[in-house]
Amino acid sequence: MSDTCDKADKRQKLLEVAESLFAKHGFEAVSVRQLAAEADVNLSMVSYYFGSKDGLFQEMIKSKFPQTRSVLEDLAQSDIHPWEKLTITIDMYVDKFFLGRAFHRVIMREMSLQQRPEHVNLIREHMARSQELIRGFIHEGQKKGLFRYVDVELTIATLFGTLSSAINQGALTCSMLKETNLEALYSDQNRERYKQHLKALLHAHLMTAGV
Amino acid sequence: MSDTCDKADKRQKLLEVAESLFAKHGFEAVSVRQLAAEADVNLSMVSYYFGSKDGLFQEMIKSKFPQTRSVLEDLAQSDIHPWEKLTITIDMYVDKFFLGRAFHRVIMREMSLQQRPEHVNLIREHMARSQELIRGFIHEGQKKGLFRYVDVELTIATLFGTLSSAINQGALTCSMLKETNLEALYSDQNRERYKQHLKALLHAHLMTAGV
DNA sequence: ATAAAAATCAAACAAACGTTTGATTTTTAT
DNA sequence: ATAAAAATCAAACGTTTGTTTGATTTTTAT
Repeated sequence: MSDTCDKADKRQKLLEVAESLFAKHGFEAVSVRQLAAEADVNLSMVSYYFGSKDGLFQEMIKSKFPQTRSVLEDLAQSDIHPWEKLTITIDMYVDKFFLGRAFHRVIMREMSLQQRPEHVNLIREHMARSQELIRGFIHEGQKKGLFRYVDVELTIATLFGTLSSAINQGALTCSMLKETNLEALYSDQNRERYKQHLKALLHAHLMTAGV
Repeated sequence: MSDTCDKADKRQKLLEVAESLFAKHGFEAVSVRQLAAEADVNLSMVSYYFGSKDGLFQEMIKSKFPQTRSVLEDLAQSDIHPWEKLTITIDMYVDKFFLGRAFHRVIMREMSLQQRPEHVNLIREHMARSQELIRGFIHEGQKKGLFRYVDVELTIATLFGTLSSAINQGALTCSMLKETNLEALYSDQNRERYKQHLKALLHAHLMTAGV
């Protein structure tokens, strides 16, 4: 007849709380006491489970890092039009960033701070491999004469930069889109708006005139 | 025959050190003792000059906030082609972000954290007014039939998002551009590359076929 | 049922934090 | 020259930090 915890999912609770609090306030600003209180566990359990506050953070990153690469790998081996591969990729990443914005705020801040090289490398390698696949889509389109010979790397940087800013500079994006509520920025409606914009943008940029 | 300080420019030194250290490690991670040591002043001078660590931060923001709006206002009243207004704007902002990347890292992180609403509002209002002027450039081009009727707000979000990511997710951008050294990412060469990419991207996106 | 193992907890730890104090030196003004 | 004001400093302040300890409860396995 316990309150909430069935068994050893206090560990899981800590990971969830960590994602939420780190996203909201940043790693340094969240104390172990806050984490323990929010997860309704004893202070010392953080060290007991994860070794340290830093260990908890790393575990959270690893456990939450989404498995999107398999989708991209399937796309890479598919026979569909390269442009369709890109539209599917765009749809996927808009959803991924918007719906998992708490997590993405955390990992983007880790990248920005560059304080913990292990985290930076972990995140970088993971994202770099995904971006390599996207690069393949564009190169394929270029070889087939379907895409223009644009700056592929910076085109991908623009895709991720647009999404990253929507998540990290929410207050600024909010005022630009004339949204009063900050969370309204991430509504289904705006998610569709971002998808449409990114497709229109990359379509104009990539597609050769003839097609 | 003093070492470095002529008089009361220890205050200025503190502001410079603050920008550098806050950009490198984040506000919370930098201690007053670090700041004082790096600026070669006594620990207590931070409170003496700025009231508190937070006061130093705010002063740094206010003193460093660049004056780019006047350039945009001049452009707005000029008679040149709307597309030229945009190319000038792009050149200006690429330089602004790349050369002043330490400062931009700090303010973008403040936006991302949303912990200190005063800072968020100060930064948001400043940037929003600049972006309003850019909106005007695009609207002008649209009214004159020179630009397509794209999603103006998200187009601007893409411009700033691309630059913001180059500054904040440097490690990721670095590995994508195959740059070994992180600071080499911000070379003159790559600055030109970003300018070219953004112009090509927005040109394809905005310009009507006929021109 | 019982003993070993794992999990949980309150309490205390040393270290680092931002800030304040009060004495001392330097500058300014008469 | 001298007294008031400003600037500087070492030292200590009270908190809060992440982590550890050692006792206690709960679980597991025999």
